[in-house]
Amino acid sequence: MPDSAYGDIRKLDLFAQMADENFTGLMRGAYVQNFPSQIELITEGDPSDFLHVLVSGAVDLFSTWNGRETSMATIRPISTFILAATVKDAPYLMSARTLEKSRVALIPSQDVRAAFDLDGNFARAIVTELAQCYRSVIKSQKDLKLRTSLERLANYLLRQQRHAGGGSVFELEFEKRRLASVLGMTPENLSRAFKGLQPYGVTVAGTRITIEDHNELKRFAKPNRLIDDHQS
Amino acid sequence: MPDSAYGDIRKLDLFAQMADENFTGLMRGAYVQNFPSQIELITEGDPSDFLHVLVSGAVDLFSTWNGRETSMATIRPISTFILAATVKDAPYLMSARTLEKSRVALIPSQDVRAAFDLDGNFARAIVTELAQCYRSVIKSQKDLKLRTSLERLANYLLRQQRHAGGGSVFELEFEKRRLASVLGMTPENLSRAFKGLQPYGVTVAGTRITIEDHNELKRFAKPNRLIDDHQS
DNA sequence: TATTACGATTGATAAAAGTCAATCATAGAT
DNA sequence: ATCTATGATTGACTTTTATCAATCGTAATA
Repeated sequence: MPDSAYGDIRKLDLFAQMADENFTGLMRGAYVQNFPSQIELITEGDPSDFLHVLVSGAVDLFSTWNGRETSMATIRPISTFILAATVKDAPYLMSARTLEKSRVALIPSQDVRAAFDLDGNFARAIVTELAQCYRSVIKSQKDLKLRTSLERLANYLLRQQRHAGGGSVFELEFEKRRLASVLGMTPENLSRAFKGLQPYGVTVAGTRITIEDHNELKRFAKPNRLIDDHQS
Repeated sequence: MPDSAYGDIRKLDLFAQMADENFTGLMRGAYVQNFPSQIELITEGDPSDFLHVLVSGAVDLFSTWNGRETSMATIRPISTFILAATVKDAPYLMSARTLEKSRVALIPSQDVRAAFDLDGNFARAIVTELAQCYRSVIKSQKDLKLRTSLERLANYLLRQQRHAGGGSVFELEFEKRRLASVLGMTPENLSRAFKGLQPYGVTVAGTRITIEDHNELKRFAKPNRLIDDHQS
């Protein structure tokens, strides 16, 4: 594995507190690979042979059933994905595909499980990471079950605005069809939902969003830290 | 804490591999309490002061937003709940209420975090538990995003049938209004959904369900282990 | 036994969301 | 600069789901 990726990975919360020898041991069996855009890295149902670490690029986690497909989450560097399947030695529940040219480190799952039995700090870091993941999905579940698609979009825009620095003009982080899928609606409905937010001062030009009056949108969206706060 | 509950809790996967002294230390600050039905044990947003262990009875985890409420999961003995909030020392994302007379052990969260720093086996058990919880929510998320309410009900009935032993006649495990909420629909729609499954051999009398032809229903429901298998 | 309260069901209607087909806009490719 | 492929948008329509109001059924209570 190249030194650059090695250092970046070492800095991840997940690995930062590991004993040197355990981290080195873990990395010994790992390798880094470059993938073009739109490559399926993981297929749901497959055994979880590797823990994946996205070093650069972007990855979409999605699932399918009965000919339908839905986007579950987007992974941005530097972070791991499919950790739960790895530690449980169970099949992947989601598929993963690159959204752009990406660099991924692959760590054999059995090495991860071995390190986790060996290194208490690593085990503790995994706990924190998994608890974080769990809480994220719960928030997303609440978003889906408690809000209409218009409300979900409104809150997404507020989150994204904050994430982009808080200015009244910002860019969507991914293409609309995938945003629609993430938000649990069709692309057609997303288009209509954007129109539905015009009365609250939202205007759209391609991927550029303008929120005229933040407070006006907020009054409609009613953001809630127990759903929308992507920290805690 | 009474010996009976102590022993039952000790047997939980979460605590089974802990060093004796750590478990004893953890239980020193814990206490068991009896609650009548319909008591709110936890309110979302509150700091996570205690890890809860349901010793007997049943507990509903639910969330609210903007005057709406949805049931997220049902806890049956013996298991813990709100583990993620405890280990992250973050506010509860869900509220909890007893569905019947229940016995709950309360373990101070700071003791849990201390034990988790001290005891590698405990940390590892928490990992397994959290990974399990995470995967459950992901499955539920897929169920919600990929299926119509009729399909969700059909698959729920197949799961419940299996859970009840596989016979063609079985009982629903909770009242219909709560089942509706768990499945992400209104009680009115649940009624209609049951009717919609009649052509596939499903009949309902109160809480008693009859599935005439398991395979017929299965052909419609298309159950999938990556969504419906509540083990792995 | 009659009463009452509450959940379940039904019907009518409205709102939300999905589908299908056509068109538009735009970024790359030629 | 033009062509082309793909995603976005729009309109018409259907399906799904929610809402509201009324009624039914049943189990607990008086």
